Amino acid sequence: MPIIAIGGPTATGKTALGVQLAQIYGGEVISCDSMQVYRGMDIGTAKPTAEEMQGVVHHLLSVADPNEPFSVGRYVALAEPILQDLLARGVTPIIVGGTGLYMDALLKGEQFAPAPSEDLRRSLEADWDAHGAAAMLARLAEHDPETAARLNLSDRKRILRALEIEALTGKTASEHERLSKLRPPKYQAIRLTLTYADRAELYRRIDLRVDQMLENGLMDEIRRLIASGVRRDATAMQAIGYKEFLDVLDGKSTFEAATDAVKQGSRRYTKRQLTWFRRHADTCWLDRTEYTDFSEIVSLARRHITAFDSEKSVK
RNA sequence: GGGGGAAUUCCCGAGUGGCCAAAGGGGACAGACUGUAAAUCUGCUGGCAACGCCUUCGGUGGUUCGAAUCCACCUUCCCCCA
Repeated sequence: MPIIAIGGPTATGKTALGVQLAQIYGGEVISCDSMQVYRGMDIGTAKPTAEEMQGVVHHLLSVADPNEPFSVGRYVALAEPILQDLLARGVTPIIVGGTGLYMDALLKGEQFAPAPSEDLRRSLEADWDAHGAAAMLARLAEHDPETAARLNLSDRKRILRALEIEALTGKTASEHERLSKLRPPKYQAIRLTLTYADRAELYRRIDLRVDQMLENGLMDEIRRLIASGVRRDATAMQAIGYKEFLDVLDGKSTFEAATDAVKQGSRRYTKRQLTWFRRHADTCWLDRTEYTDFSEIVSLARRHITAFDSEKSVK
């Protein structure tokens, strides 16, 4: 059995498909979601419930405290041993989630440059504030003109990270990337990407889902998180559906305005997800606008998996 | 009933005679992405046989070489007085 990777934007049925395929092929799910990793963030991240999981084992849900900074690097460090274990046990790994970067990094077996060092990062940020963007970009250009040319003046995050990589490793960011791109992907997976070709329909579903989250008590969940000491600047609080309502609790926004902002943020996020998944030419698109019956989606997925499998064994 | 104000490209909103297919913002769309990724960043947004042409600034008709900008009337909306 091949590794199965299920991607796609929010609210397209990734969880349900993952569970069904797990039951069919005897698999376990490795969640691939940058926000479902946090404990206590269940409603707003649409984390699968016990009922939805139907007894299928799900890995990497609720594995981090909302106050700790999570990252791709940590995800891969956590996910790869699990993936290896499943393969060793003959269990079909089903990677399910909408965080494209995490998914690709896992399948690629990405070797990242060293993690950011707090002190270094702080001093770089101080330099940025003191000298300005242009000076920092110029500094980057001294040793790494390639990356500097690629980045935009306003791309603070990436400029600082590039400088950081150089300081940490002595190698430029572009050098690091070049080496990384030379390495072939570590795992071959069949990529299934769920979507609604009808964008309006997809957006309608997202709006609906946001309303449901609120009915299910999202506000209480957020209050509980804050009460338990989650810092508002934590990475976890960047999540759509959380940051907006924080403003409501702070009296900086109204409930209605925040709700709209969440819906809109979700739509925009969806678009970025689609852009990400479109980059892979080998992805198998499962269009829920065309196949309205979910069982059709499942059988379509099975056919793709079978085809992928036989193609692989021929090689 | 009287008086005043406003109508601009998907939305908000500048523009008050040529430099205006029309600032700016939002949204939409498209893209990037190598340890914050539900984050961050970029491009684009009237039409076309496209270094030019056509249609557009509530409607109609004027003034002018030339109007989104001036005039008249009409329509709709807002405010004030009654």
